[in-house]
Amino acid sequence: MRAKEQALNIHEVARRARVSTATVSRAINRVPTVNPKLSQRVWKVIKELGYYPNTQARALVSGRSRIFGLIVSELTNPFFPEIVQVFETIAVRHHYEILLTSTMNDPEQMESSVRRMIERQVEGVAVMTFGMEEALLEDLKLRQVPLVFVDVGPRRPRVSNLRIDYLAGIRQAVQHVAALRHEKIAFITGPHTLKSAMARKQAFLKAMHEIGREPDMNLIVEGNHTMEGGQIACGHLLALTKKPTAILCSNDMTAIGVMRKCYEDGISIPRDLSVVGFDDIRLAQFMLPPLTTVQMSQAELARLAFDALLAEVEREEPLPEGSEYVLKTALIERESTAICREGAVLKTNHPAPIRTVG
Amino acid sequence: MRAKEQALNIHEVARRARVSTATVSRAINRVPTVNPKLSQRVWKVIKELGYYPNTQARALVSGRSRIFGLIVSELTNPFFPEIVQVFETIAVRHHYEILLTSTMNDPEQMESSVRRMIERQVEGVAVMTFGMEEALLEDLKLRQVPLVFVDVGPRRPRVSNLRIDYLAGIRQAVQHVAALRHEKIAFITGPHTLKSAMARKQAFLKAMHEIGREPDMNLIVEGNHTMEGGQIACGHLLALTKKPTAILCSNDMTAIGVMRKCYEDGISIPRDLSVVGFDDIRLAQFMLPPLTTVQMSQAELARLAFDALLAEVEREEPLPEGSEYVLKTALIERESTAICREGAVLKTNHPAPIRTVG
DNA sequence: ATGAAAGCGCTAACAC
DNA sequence: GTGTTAGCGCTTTCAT
Repeated sequence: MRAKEQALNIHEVARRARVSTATVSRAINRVPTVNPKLSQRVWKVIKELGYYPNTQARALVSGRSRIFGLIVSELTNPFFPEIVQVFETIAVRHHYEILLTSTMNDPEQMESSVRRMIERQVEGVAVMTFGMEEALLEDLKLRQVPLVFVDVGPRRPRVSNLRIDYLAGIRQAVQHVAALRHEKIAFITGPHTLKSAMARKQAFLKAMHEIGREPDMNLIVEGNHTMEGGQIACGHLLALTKKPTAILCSNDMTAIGVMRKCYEDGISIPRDLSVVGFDDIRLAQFMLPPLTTVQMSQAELARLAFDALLAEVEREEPLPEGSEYVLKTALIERESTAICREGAVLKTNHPAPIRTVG
Repeated sequence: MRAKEQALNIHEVARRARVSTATVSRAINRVPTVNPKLSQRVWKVIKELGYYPNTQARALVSGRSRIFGLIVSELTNPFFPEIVQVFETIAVRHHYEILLTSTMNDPEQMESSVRRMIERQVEGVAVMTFGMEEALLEDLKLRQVPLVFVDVGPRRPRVSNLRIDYLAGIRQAVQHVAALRHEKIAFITGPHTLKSAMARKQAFLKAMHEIGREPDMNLIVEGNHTMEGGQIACGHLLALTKKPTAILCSNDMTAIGVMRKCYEDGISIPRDLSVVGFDDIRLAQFMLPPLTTVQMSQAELARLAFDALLAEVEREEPLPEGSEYVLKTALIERESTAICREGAVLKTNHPAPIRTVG
């Protein structure tokens, strides 16, 4: 089917530069032993013709595709775009391409993702779906493809894990609202099936204990990491006779749901209620008021994931236990938290955030 | 370097199924003439071994990479994630992979993008950067790679254009606020260098004329499609003695800037001021109040772009003038617009949106 | 330092 | 209907 007119391949370049294809290949790959005169001649032709080597052919012969797979659950989840962006940027810098797939948490699509990755011979896969069927990764394991997981990965050779230090940031959040004299602090969890969500809840409990507060179990309600879940959970909380004055959320979308519920009910944030999110998605800073939240740096996450993959690709002998990396979290104080008014000594002005001491 | 243990390739499958590689290939590609008995035997081995064909090799011999390039300016711009998501979903359905690159509007990165696409032998490229250096596309033109642009493309063979019908949606927006009895209607433009931004401004002017309103040039100020730009532009508008009661924005981020400025200044939306955005990014519905905006369906845009590319790939003879597709826009009424209070007969309740008649 | 040639994994003639 | 074989475009021995 392909037009025969003039194939723009290494042979054509070789012919025009009056050298062998081997020399062209060497010139392109900057093999130092090649005669500068010839190399120049080759490059001149390359420029003239606008020739670019065919990656498929290179990959086929070298056995290296220079592709990393990146599996996310859905790109429209505001948590992911920055991860993808940063991952891609770093990949390009290392002459890698990324094969991005979103699974929508659908087992069928996950399987299709893995299959496509294997077919394209990826050299490594970063799994960002926060929970994935063990079985689906059999094929990847079998092929010794380096893998990196967030939170949920097994300890195995060629598998890296990014452990997230939830406690650090959540502790800061708890201490922050406590310092603002809030007594009734609520927590809206994520889905109980999600490991990372449960880890956040545990971190909250631990942080409360640390400052000698026994968390009120009525103030811990389940959400589902969506805005709607946050709205509903917030509704439950506000219906309590012992209403909370501060609500910490398992993720930012939940917090946004809380903010919406309050908006609808005419409750002013942060005057009447303080809200803290988790993740620090881009959206958080666009909210009104800007959302105080625990940051889990998406850029840092992407960077760690890429580095883990690259290290594994370049490692000759796999480590028997794989590798572990830790990602810190930290509170970002914006304007959705303020000093508690119930029995407060001083009153706060609406939009100005109160900063904790120390 | 590759371990020699046991190559998992077509030969291995052929050996185990006691057939030739040609038969394996035919079985995989479901060539109808192949003996069902043999085919079954082949598939059995394939399943047992967990074999997947090597795409690079297939691409090399068939001359078809089954990759489409997708160039965006930056993925963290909330306009893009849904486009990418939908584009990818459709691509997968057609057994294509996408090569995603973000250029950050940096000429160097654009060049790198194009080079990488050519190296990977993409069969088509969708350019979503809203403006791209002509020169950079020379190489793609040269290779006859089908291209699709949004708004800015040339009329050339193998080049498709998605023209956006800005007027339809903006006309609705103008009529909407006019029906809400707003007299002083402002417009915050995008950067003057951006074709699409200028088209939106022209559409606004036209829509105003259509209803017999001479737009007040003092109420047309320049923004830059960012939140900060919107804040500043809004500041200028509010400093006017003849303040507007409704502000239309060239995109949603600008509108979000307007909302923030109002939040800071204690101006209530929509009670004191109506705001309309453009694009309908996901964020728009999360704002408080949810933003009334002109929708340019990102899903539809992605679908049109993919279809255009696919049509071109499958077309034997290129059309001399390329193809054109039109994407409609339409107003989505949410809660950031309400009836004008200045001299209003009836007062509106805060969160409830007012719907226009007809 | 350079060229000839083998071969990466697959498909598509072409023969049988 | 199935097998044999010649490449696809490139890298990489192995001679020279």
